Amino acid sequence: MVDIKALDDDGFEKPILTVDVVLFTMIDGHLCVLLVNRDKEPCEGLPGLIGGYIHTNEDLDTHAAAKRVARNKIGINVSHLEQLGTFSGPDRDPRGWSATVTYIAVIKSSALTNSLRAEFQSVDSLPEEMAFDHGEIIHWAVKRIRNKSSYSSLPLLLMPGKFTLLELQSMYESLLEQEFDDRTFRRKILDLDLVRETGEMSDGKVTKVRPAKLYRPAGKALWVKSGGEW
Amino acid sequence: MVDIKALDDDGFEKPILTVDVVLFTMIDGHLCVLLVNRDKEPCEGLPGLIGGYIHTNEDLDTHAAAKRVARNKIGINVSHLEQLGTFSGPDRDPRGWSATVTYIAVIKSSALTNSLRAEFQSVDSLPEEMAFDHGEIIHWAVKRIRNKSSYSSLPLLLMPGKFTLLELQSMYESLLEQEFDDRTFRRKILDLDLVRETGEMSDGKVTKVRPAKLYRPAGKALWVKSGGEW
DNA sequence: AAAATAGTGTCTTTCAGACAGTATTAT
DNA sequence: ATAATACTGTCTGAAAGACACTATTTT
Repeated sequence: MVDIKALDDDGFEKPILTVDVVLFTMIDGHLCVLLVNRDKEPCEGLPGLIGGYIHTNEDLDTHAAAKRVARNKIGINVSHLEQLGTFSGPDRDPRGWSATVTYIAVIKSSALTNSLRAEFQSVDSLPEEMAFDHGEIIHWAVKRIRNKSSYSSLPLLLMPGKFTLLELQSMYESLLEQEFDDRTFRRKILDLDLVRETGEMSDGKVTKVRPAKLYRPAGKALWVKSGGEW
Repeated sequence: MVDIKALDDDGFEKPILTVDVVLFTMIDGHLCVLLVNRDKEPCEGLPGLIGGYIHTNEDLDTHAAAKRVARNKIGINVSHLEQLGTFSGPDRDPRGWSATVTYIAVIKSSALTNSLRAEFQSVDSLPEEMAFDHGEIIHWAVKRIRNKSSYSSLPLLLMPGKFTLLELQSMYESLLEQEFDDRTFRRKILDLDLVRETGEMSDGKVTKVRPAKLYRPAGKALWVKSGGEW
């Protein structure tokens, strides 16, 4: 293997370009990210984000590359994928000057297998040492997803197909780390027309009380409060 | 010149990585961007953003690269520089699969020479044809800067060192494309403590009326309404 | 009866915005 | 006097949030 350093037209070495995906899910009221232990250098053995090189023969852009990376890992398309930002520098990767275009992705835990769910870790107890600058990237991703939960219907993307309003409230409370008045919450969600009744009722576990109505997301579009975003 | 295509560790051709800067200023009430006519291929002769390759021997990250690109063009550091996003794809650059990390920059027109000012063009009358996907990039940049003007003190960065409150109001009105009540505007700005009196008064042109107080920005930090950003 | 869901009504508070009115400083 | 700046006060309406109250559905 010959070590040929590629140069650009101005004579500078070509930087390394990758994509990394911060894949979120909610497990037992804990916001979690998917971490994998790297099986090769650099940073072998350390936990890190899923990611990889651009496949210039098939990826139409970095968004598509991130989508591919996530799908290859979990077997299905993620519910949501948005660009977080690009992190770069000469020292973040020992192989040389590198840049990674990072994406935030979201998947409902009900769509995951048990073994996959086990690979997620709570953002409240992340490993001290992580590959590259992935700790910093996750820090910003968590900030973004928490903030976005406050002015959009992003939390709905983390809910299973059918759910009660109290379960949805718990999702918002977990993400925003604050409690809400159940009656005000109910009215707000219904007024915004974010969910639809399925006609079914919750049953099973608690049989001693009135069963709750089951709802589903009203549409597939992400609702964003005007003025938010950017 | 031998055409050696660089490969990454997985055997894929290395994408091209560049930075591009959308440099804004305000001239006569018009939001303007800096466009240069490209003097070499690809897209030779077409107007485009300022930008270039990463200099892996000196740039500490893409932010530093963007800062360098802007400084080399206008001779001074910009007042504000923030990442807009990364645009990519196999076809946006005829040389191959490419990605550009884009930045929004802001400079007050009072800091520019006349000849530099002449290179800016109003965002309301941009050329039909532009280099690469720079038209699309500018579209998003304008959207971002207009939106950000509504919840931050970014417009202050476009003001000269000393200005009257009415001049500041005009700046906001130009950016947000709406008019404000001058009395309400004055109170809002003063309540937010965004500006300081210089002690001086406007004079010169209009000598028939009461002179206005001259203000300066209160600090150098960008004020951002909580809940905005991200 | 007890417990939880479902739904309505009302009361604040806060905020932005519109606008009246007065004082001041120049020609 | 006139014209523009400077500044205060008040009123409105919208939105968010807290909370009381009632009804319903199950064991």
